[in-house]
Amino acid sequence: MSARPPPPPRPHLALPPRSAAESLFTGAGDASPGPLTLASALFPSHADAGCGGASSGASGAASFTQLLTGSFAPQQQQQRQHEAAERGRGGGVARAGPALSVAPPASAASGASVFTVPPGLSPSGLLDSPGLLFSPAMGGFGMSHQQALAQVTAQASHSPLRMFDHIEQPSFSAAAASSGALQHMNSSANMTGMPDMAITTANNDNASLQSAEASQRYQVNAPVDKPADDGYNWRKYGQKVVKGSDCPRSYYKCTHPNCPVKKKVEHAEDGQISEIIYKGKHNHQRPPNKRAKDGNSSAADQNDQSNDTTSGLSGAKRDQDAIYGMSEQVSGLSDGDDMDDGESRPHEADDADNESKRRNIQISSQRTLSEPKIIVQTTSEVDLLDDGYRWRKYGQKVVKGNPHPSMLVGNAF
DNA sequence: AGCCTTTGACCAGCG
DNA sequence: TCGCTGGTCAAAGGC
Repeated sequence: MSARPPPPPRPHLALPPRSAAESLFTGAGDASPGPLTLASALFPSHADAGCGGASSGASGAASFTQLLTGSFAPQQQQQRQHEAAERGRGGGVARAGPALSVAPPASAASGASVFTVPPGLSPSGLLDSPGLLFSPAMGGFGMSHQQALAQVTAQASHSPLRMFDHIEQPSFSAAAASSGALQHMNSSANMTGMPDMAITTANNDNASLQSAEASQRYQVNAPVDKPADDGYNWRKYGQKVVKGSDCPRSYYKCTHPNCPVKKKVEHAEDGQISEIIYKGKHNHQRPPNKRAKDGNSSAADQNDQSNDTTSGLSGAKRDQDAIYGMSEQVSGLSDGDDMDDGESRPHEADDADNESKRRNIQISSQRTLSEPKIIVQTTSEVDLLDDGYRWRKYGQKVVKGNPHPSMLVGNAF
């Protein structure tokens, strides 16, 4: 488990065409990319990873924090830490690592919350990272988005490989981390004054809830083939190899009675979770004792208890809280912004029908930037990622064909 | 004993 | 209409 072959060299961040990246920043009044969104582009997925490493993974994964810190040269890192410290003190704004980047055009355009986190990265870690991309100064105060993007890009290019050299942060589940990062992102967005952010919709619980499902994608890198512990209980009910992907996609249902939430977990070739798609909304609370059982991150529980707001929190605690609250906001983002997918369309009652399309679109766009990711499809600002629920696997299937491991990802371009 | 995973088969949507 | 693909079901087995 610890010795997973080093991932192949990752390509430097290639900023998406203007429509993707720049449009986000320059767009007048349009949704601004969240920290994670930005980060996603900076963490290109390693398509080449092999499925065989399914259970190994951890070594290749790195916590967001680690990645972020590692992505800088020592001097740079130090300086950035210092800068971040100064910037961050005041606002407690969400902090993103250097890896932040712009979501793919489709995602951005649709407003769906797509967050790409490199394998093993912990969003929370990202937030904590000294290299914080979205410090107030950068995100909305002293630095323009374009500048921030440029900086991030530059940073990423400095040490693309190092970002992946770290071990995954054990305390947080990938999903949880993702969600946390997302929430944090939203927080920062608010604080930075980004207009028209999904946050707005996130706050609108009722509207979002009633709207069709929103799809949320998170790129997370989990070292194990099972989805990260998001606090919920899941049952695997199927597995299939989807076309274009070497590794099977696993289908999970929330084990809670009558809970409609499902999630799909795709693995990278190296066995790490490359993509997690949450669908639906939990109609119940997270199992309280889930954490105790796992002995794993208390973040979920803590967040659960205090996820009402992240604003009043500080430090790591706040990050953790952000993790769980984030999913909700993320949902909101999706709902509000994910117009293209029809989530917010009044006419599209049957979001189910559109799910496949939506999914395809999102996935395509995601893969262009990076591989590992978590996708959440939810009806609203649910805390899907927040999972404290249980999921049980009740099926698995291998779909015909995908013979070629090496290809998949990233080649959407 | 209960829960979960695995696995093959079935069904529905789409081109 | 057919084939392909994704998603789900349900039996069997394991923990």
